[in-house]
Amino acid sequence: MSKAQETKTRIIRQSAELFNLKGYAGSSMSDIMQATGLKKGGIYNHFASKEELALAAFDYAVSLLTQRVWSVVKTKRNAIDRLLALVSSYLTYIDNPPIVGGCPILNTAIETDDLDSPLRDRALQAINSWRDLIIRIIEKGIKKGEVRSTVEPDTVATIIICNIEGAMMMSKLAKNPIHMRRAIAHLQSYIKTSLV
Amino acid sequence: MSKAQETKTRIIRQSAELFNLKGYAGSSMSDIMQATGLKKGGIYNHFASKEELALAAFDYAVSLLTQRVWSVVKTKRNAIDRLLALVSSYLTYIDNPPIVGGCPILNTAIETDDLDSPLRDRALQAINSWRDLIIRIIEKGIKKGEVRSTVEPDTVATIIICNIEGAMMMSKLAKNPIHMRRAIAHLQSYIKTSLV
DNA sequence: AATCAAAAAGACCGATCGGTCTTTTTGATA
DNA sequence: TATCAAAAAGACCGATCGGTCTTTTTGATT
Repeated sequence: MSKAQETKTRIIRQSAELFNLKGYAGSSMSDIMQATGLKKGGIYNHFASKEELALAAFDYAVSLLTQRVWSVVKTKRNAIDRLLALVSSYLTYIDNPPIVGGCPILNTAIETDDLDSPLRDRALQAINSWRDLIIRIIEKGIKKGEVRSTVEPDTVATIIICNIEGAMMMSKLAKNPIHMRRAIAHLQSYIKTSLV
Repeated sequence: MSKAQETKTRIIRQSAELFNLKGYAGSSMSDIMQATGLKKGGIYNHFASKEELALAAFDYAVSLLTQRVWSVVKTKRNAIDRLLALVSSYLTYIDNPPIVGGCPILNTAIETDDLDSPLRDRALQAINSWRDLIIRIIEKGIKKGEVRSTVEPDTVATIIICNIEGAMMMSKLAKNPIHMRRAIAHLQSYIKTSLV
């Protein structure tokens, strides 16, 4: 990777942390200059606007989540095991997060959901990718007889995601991982008793 | 109520909507001037700073939530009925919200959870009041034999709140009340089967 | 109706906002 | 190692930020 490319990815990595901690409106270009150690010219040489940088940073942050989830899901072959692994992977999120500042999807969704912005579109896209992952796992599980055929994949996806995201908010606000642990325990029992 | 008091409460009401729609960092004093039809002097005559106004606006927004929830909970005497009523009250939240822009607790929690600010303290306080309400309902239910004595009130509170808040995020982002409906249906079955 | 404190308007403040443009520096290529 | 396009620095821009202060207007009290 060329020196310039290294600089660009470093800007993305460091501004992704900033945006995830302080939000899009809460992070100024001055903040980003300070975080990267670059001046305006150095940043705007790689990105046309703050928004373009925010989009690149969001995509990068989501890729960190995706990597972590997929790295544990792919080790399982059974649908139930896959869902349990997916859910359990968030046990480590509070104390050892893939990116500081909480879930970038949740953060971006809350900040942009009443706007009409590219950032909002990306957040929706990210949620839908997550839903699709869960839905595909369940559909395959139904075909293979591992999951009851009466289970609605779409409904299960909603329940899993909203428990994890809601627990993320509660544990971050209370500075206590107990809420995330409770939500995960709840989902584990839900998966074991409602899907088979 | 004097004319001045009416003006002050009008500022609070209108800025509460603004803050809940665009966030604290995303709402400028100019926005508030436009929303209220007042100039700077008229606003700063009632509030010392933007933050002081934001705190008053947050308290007001939370009072709207509290009123709605309590108005349905207080009509029931049985613990299970109270919890079912509480949960079901969020069915109307998406299409007929007590305040536009989603849940002010969720919005404020996400915006401030990595900061050290009075606004963050208020959000935590609001979540804890909500948890306390649920916990007290369950504790009384256990005493009266309406709820199994092995049920952990704290855990149930976490599960109810994180389902509702997570579903709020999903339904607002997808512009589809289906996620809230699914979460509520899930909680209803959870309450009926796990608590009795 | 006159009074006068309080409410609101409006001019004004320095700082910072996102962004542009010119100049200097750097690093890949010949 | 000389070259030169690209990367970064740094000065600069108008607009807007949150907030202050003086002046004008308003409305409750006498």
